[in-house]
Parts: sequence; C-alpha cells; structure tokens
Amino acid sequence: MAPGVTLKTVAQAVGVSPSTVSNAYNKPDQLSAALRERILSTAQELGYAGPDASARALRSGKAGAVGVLFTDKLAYAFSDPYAVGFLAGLAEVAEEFATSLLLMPLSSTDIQGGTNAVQQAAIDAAAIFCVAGAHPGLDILRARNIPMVSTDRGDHPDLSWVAIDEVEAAAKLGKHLARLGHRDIVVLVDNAKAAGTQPVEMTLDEVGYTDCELRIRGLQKEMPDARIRLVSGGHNAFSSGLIGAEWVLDSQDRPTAIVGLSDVLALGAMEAMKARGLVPGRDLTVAGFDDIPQAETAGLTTVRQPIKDKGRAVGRVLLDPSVEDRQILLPTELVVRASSGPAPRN
Amino acid sequence: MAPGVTLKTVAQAVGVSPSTVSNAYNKPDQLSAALRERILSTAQELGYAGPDASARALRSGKAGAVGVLFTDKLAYAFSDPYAVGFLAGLAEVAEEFATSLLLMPLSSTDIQGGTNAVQQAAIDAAAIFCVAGAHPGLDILRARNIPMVSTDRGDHPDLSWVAIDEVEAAAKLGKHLARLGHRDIVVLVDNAKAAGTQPVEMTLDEVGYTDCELRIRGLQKEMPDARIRLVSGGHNAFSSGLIGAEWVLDSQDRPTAIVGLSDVLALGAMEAMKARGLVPGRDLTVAGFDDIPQAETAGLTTVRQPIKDKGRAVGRVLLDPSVEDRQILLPTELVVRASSGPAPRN
DNA sequence: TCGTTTTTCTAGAACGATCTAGTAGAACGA
DNA sequence: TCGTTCTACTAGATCGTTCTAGAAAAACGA
Repeated sequence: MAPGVTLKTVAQAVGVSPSTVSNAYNKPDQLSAALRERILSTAQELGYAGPDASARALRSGKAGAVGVLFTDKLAYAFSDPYAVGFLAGLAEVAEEFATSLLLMPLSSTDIQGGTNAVQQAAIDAAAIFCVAGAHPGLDILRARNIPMVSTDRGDHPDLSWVAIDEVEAAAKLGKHLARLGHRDIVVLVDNAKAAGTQPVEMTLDEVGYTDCELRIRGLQKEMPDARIRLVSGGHNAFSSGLIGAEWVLDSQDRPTAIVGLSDVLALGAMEAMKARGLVPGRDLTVAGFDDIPQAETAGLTTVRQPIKDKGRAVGRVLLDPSVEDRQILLPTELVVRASSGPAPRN
Repeated sequence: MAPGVTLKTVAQAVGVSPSTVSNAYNKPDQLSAALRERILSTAQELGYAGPDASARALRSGKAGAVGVLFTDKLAYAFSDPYAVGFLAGLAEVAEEFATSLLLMPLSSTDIQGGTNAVQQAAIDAAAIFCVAGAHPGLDILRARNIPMVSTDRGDHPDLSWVAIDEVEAAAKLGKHLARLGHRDIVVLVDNAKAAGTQPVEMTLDEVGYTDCELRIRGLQKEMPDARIRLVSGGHNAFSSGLIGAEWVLDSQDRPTAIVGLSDVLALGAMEAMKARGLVPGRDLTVAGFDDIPQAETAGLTTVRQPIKDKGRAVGRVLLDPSVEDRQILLPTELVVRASSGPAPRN
C-alpha cells in the first residue's frame, strides 16, 4: 500500500466519511452501488489496498485466523505424517471459512515478557494438537481467554475436544497381540527428555503425556499377564523409533513384540529390524498407532484413527458456530498387516 | 483474559502510567526491577494476559508473523511432500525468530471486498510458494506493500527469491535420458484446469506456469531430436500422475519414458505401471523432480533439490535483516535410481 | 398531503496498545 | 556548590479502523 494511504485518505479523495469507505469494503448493502464503485476505484487509483489488517482486528475483535499449538518444536510437526494429516483436514475447513492458520512456535526460552509467538498471535481461537496439560503455551492461551479445541480428551465438561478412546484403541491391539501369544512386550514411547541421549527404560509414571499413558493402560488391560516394558529413544519421530528399537534388539533380553505408540516410532523399529536381518511378523512382531500412509506401504499392523477427519472436526468445532457437539469421539479400527504374527514358542 | 482488563487497568491498580506497564513487558531495562516485578504480579492477579496482539501490531507495525501463500487449495499443501519439506525448513527459521507462520487460503470466490484471508492477514512479510505470476493473492500482497520472498526466480533485480536453475536441472535429466537412447517422451504436467476432467495433451504455451515451462525447455535443450508431448491429469498430486500415466499407457502411442515435473506425478506414473505389470526402468523409464523422501523408497530417478534448505533460506531472507543476498540459487543434482534404463531398441 | 418507513450517509467515540518528547530527581564530577 | 549526565517514569498524541447512534433525504402508504 502506498505509504500513508488510509481509509481517511480515500474518504477525503472521494468526499465521503471514513465510515462510508469502511462500509464499501465490509457492508456493501449499506451504500449505493454507484458510490461503492466510485470508492473502490478511487482506492485503487490511490494505491489503497483495503482496510489494515491489524486495525480491523483491533476494532472488530476478529482476527480471521485460528492458531495451532504443537508440542515440541514447530518444525517437527512437518516431519510427522500424523500431524501433517491433521493439518490437511484442519486446512480444508479453514479454507471453507476463509480463515488463515497460524502455526505458533514456542521456544521455552522466551515465555517471560511479551515477545513469544503465542502471546503475539492475533487469533480468534486455537487448535491444541497433542499438547500435554502443563504446556506453557496453554496457560497463555487460557489467560488470553481464547477458545480452544484440543485433540485430547479433557475431564472438564466445558472443554472442547475431538479425540479417540485411547484405552479402547490400545485394547484392540492388546487383544490382537495376546491372541498371537505375545507376553513380553516393549512399548516405544515418545519422550522429549530422552532426546539426544541414550535410549532409556522408564516407568509408567515417568511417561507423563496422558495419551501415551492411556494407550499403555489399554494394552495392559488386555494383556494382564504380559511383561510390558517402556522404552524411549527420544521425541516422536522415525529416528527415535530406530534408536530405541536398536537398543532393544541389541540387548540380552529381547521381547517378542515391539509396539510403537505411533506409527513413526513403529516404522523406525521395522527399519532397525531390517538392518539386523529380522523379518517383522516372523521373527518379531511390530505394531503401531495411527495408520499413516507409510504404514500401509510398510505392511505395519496398526490401530487406525481417522486423522484427517480429526483435523476437519477440530476445524468445525473451532469455526462453525452451528456445531453443537463440542466433545467428539472418533472411531478407531485395528488394521492387521504383515508385521504382526504369532509369538515364537519356546 | 478477564474481559475488560487492559494495560490501563493494570496501570491504575499499580498506580503507574500505562506507558510504564507497557515497558514492563517490552522494555524491561526502562524501569526498575522492583517495579517491573510489582507490575507483572499485579497483572497476574487481575488476570491480564499481556498486551493485546492486535493493538500492539497496529501501533508498533509488527505482527510477529509471516504469511505463506500457496497455489491452489491450502489443503493440498499438506498432501504434497515437497511443500511439507519446504514448510519444515521455513518453520525451523521462524521458530528461531519467535515468529509464527500464517498459512493463507485464497478461494478465488471472495477476492472482492475485504473478506479474504490474504487481505485480513496480519503479517510482516510473506513467502510465496510456487505461485504463478498472475495469482490474485500476489496482487493483494503487492498492493499491501508486504515484503515477499518467492520460490521462483523473477526477472526484476528488486525481487527476492530462493530458487534453483530450472533449465539446468531439467537439462541434467534430459542428458541422462538422451544417453539412455530415449527419443519419445511424455511429460506429466501440473495443470489445475485439467483437474476433474479427462487427461489432456497440451502445448507449451498452455502450460502457463513458468517453472514447468522452464523445465520443459531444459529437457528440450538436451533432447533436440526427441518427440516431447505434454500431458496433464490435473493438479500437482499423486492421483493426477496416476490418471495421466494411465491415459498415456493405455493409448496406442506409448513413449519410452515418462517424466513427471514433480516426484508425486512420477510416483503416480510408477503406480500406473505397476498396475499394468510394467517394470519401471525396464519396460519404460520414469523420472521426476525434487527427490522427496518417497522417491528413494520407490527407486525413482529424479533431480534433487534441497527443499528443506529452500524453506530455511526463504525464512532467512524474510526474517534475518543481516542477510544481504536476496536472490539465492540452490544447487541441484541428478539422482539415478532403478526407474530409469535404456530405451528399448526397435 | 402528511406521517411513517426505508435508504443512505455521517460524526465522533471507541478499540488497546506504543511512541515521542519530556520532566523530576538522583548521581556524578570537579 | 553547581552544572551535567543518567535513571526512572509520564502525558498525550497516535496507529487505522469499525461501531453506535442518529440525521437528512427519498420512498411509501393511505
């Protein structure tokens, strides 16, 4: 916009009040078509690009954007096919409502003061994607009174969320593994604290992130007699699954099945097996969660959740005022592929 | 934020001027530590969540966000691994600068008036991802005087861009194909207009999108004697490659090689071959551009470009004021895999 | 013809911050 | 002691809109 050209400039040039120019853009039925035409063309001549975004947002209270908050680093979101699928669904709905998507990074360093992105974000609402309850970004959004929809179930009846029944989902897989005779399981867990270090074995209490905990409980429920160990090779990524599984496979005490709490972790485990000449489903069973596109290619047994639908549903709850149901449970389905097979008898 | 609580409220409660409260958040060295502490804690008590994003953006002229503009539908961006890789790189740098990423949809319907996302976007700068020169969103951003960095080379010396030498990249592939004896090529082209209809054969003029045109010219350069036909099955996606290739393979007049102008198109073509019992690299050569992760798995010959670096570089040029070089050419590399082989002699 | 409704436009106050310019007092140096 | 610099804070204008309330003119109904 030619510098210094504002609504007022245009108004003066046309000889009308600023309100009328504003109406020309926002409420075309409030003025005669002829005048509107005249205003718009004068605006064009002057190089006026339409009402300033920030000023409009300030005065009207609508930013025309919804925020998205992730765990960990923002860049990870794009290396995780599950997150990408979610975003695709969310973007679809955002598009429908002519609303932008604001992806907010939050390096824990700059929480103090007003210089962090969550603080600065001009948004009307926010999608909370797989973020643990204690995340500092959550506190900021809560303090800002910004409506939120989470991908995790919350206890409170006022919360909005779109989620799956994590326990049930995991129970489906647990039942499958139990039937196949598995009684010695390693679960690969997402754990940011373990990143960059050696893989670590952890207790259920240490897992922290509620979803993971629920999935583990679901497995335990259907496999009460099994030994279930928890191992983490870092944050939720292929490489962590690889590292974690390498550690497990090279140990003296191999399980008969490895369960990744997400497909990327499980795919990493398959890679580790391949490198050791082990065949998934024969030598060792591998299974995951989510059913990302690559899971099918790799023949990974997994618990499918409709991730794109999840994104769409979150978008609807965020943006469509006519949506009544603000707590939505999506279905899951066990998808059995070649990576799971009977436990070797000994 | 507790409704009605503003800077002013806090200022009154503490007994200082609004400016001082503002400084407590933005310029900590402008006031005594003790007072700042007092202000911050009073703010917390009152439920004040920090300076309002829109108001701050309006007054200071900084939004703390950069926009990203895509071709076509926003949701497509997430189904394209190339776009996802770009975003990952961009997000990395955005994170570094505590800046959010605003993904702007632009349905062509609501260009008129002030209700479209590009118009409403509160951003300091914008990344233009593979957008043709005539895109309406571009015009709006230009009118708004928003600094832009494009992933396409522009002619004008003032433009900022991070790109590859498209002609040279394609020439590398062309040389490879020529050496293998291919003289009858079909190029799968991204074309939004062809979407949803039958695949169409088109002329170079109809392609429109500059990058595509340049790649085709690069191929022609090294294969002056070859017959090169252009076919589109729709927009840039796996399914379009599949559909386009099916049409080509089922025609009377099969080429000896199919070149996708992106890897997703080429991967679609490989799928079409597989379904017909044809082996890429033996029965027919397939090649692509970009070298997305799936290309390696599939054994696709392609021209690699460092897509994540592209995202990073765009981020730097957008956000780092110390970056001098605003026109960056990234290297490309021919990656030969199993999908390309000698042309059958006849 | 006259009152009523509708259309079209406007004045002026917000919205909630940050910026510029400046003041009062403390600290300093000689 | 006095001028100077520094620190800590403030008054008031300003960013560019949209909103509320209302006025003037036009159209309408009887």
